[in-house]
Amino acid sequence: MAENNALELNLGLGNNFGGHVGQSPRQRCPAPFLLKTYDLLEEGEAENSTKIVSWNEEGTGFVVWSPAEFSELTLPRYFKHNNFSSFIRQLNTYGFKKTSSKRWEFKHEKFQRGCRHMLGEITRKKCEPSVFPAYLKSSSEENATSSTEENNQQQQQQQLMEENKNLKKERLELQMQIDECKALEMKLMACLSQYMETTQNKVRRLC
Amino acid sequence: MAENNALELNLGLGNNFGGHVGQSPRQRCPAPFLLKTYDLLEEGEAENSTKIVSWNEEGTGFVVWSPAEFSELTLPRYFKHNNFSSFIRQLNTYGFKKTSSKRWEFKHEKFQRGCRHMLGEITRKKCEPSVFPAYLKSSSEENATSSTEENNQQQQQQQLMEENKNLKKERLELQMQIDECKALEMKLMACLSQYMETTQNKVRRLC
DNA sequence: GGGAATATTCCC
DNA sequence: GGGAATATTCCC
Repeated sequence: MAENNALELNLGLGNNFGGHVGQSPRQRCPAPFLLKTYDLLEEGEAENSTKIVSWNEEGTGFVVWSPAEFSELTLPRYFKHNNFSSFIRQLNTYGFKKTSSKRWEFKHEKFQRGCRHMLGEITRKKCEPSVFPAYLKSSSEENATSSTEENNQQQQQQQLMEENKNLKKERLELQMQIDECKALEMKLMACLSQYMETTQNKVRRLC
Repeated sequence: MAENNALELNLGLGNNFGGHVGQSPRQRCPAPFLLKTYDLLEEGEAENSTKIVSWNEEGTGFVVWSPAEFSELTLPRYFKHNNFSSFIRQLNTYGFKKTSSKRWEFKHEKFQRGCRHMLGEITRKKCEPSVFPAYLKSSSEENATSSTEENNQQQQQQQLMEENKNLKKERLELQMQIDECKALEMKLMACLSQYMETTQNKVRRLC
């Protein structure tokens, strides 16, 4: 019975409001990823044991000193995974840059020690909604032309480009497969001819 | 000697491809979500303790008997969360229907007991890429309109279609080449193995 | 690095 | 139920 209620509550919670309604929906509360990454650095500050991850000296970026421990110990406490590469994928999504070839240091202009309030200004890089070259995009205001058809056509074009891309990928794969086949063929041939020779010799010798 | 050859052959074969190349790239391996959900039901079958989740009597759908336990115990072993509502969100994404108001029963035509092989036919509902009704798509031929841009775009589109057609033709040719290669490979193999046998016999006889 | 598919969350 | 944002994975 209690379990039943708990269930209802869980499902029911979906109906409340976030409270952001009246505000500009953009750039208000920082993305969870940013908050977690920031917090995880704060937590590190408190410790004085071996550093796994920390702000850099100037507080203008952070360094993952031990990626292995970071992945295994830190990540799963903040995220739903323990993959360093997924973490980096997120950093890239939010526009962080790797700033050293010697260590795992990442920076973002708006991600600095002591500046939790700036996190809200960091936004995801948007995935370009279309692939059309710029010159097709710029001159789209004097369109008295029915934009629906144009959109339609753009859509078609997008599809074509997609298919095209896939076909090229397929072609590459097929070509590679052929190369493999050819290589194998050569080996087989060599093998066969070698066999024939050996046999001849053996037979000759035995005769 | 024979072993050596066998080894070489094996090495050559080791580099082969996934094999899906020539096939339609869609609808092959089932989405992880579907596999996990299916497996989680199989696992349930084995037990004869209190049922948390199971196939329905006919095997045409499944029932979550205890959502609370399911969320707390089952979900986190298969997914990165323990929210019943996230699970249901996924079910909806893949087109499952809740089929009873009295219990948490879900069905999908292609999701049935003993039919793991059908899972590949279940696809995500696509988020409609555009909002245009179908009737807008058909009427795109009587465009005498001559905005240079439109022409430009149409030209591009034409080129794309052309390239597309050629790529498909190429694909077919490549596929045929591969088939030939494969056939030859088989022949060579057969030839080689026959040779090996014959040799053995000859040598034996001569000894 | 980043595109794109899938998963998870949040909200309507 | 489902749209849409964010997260995670997979792949180039």
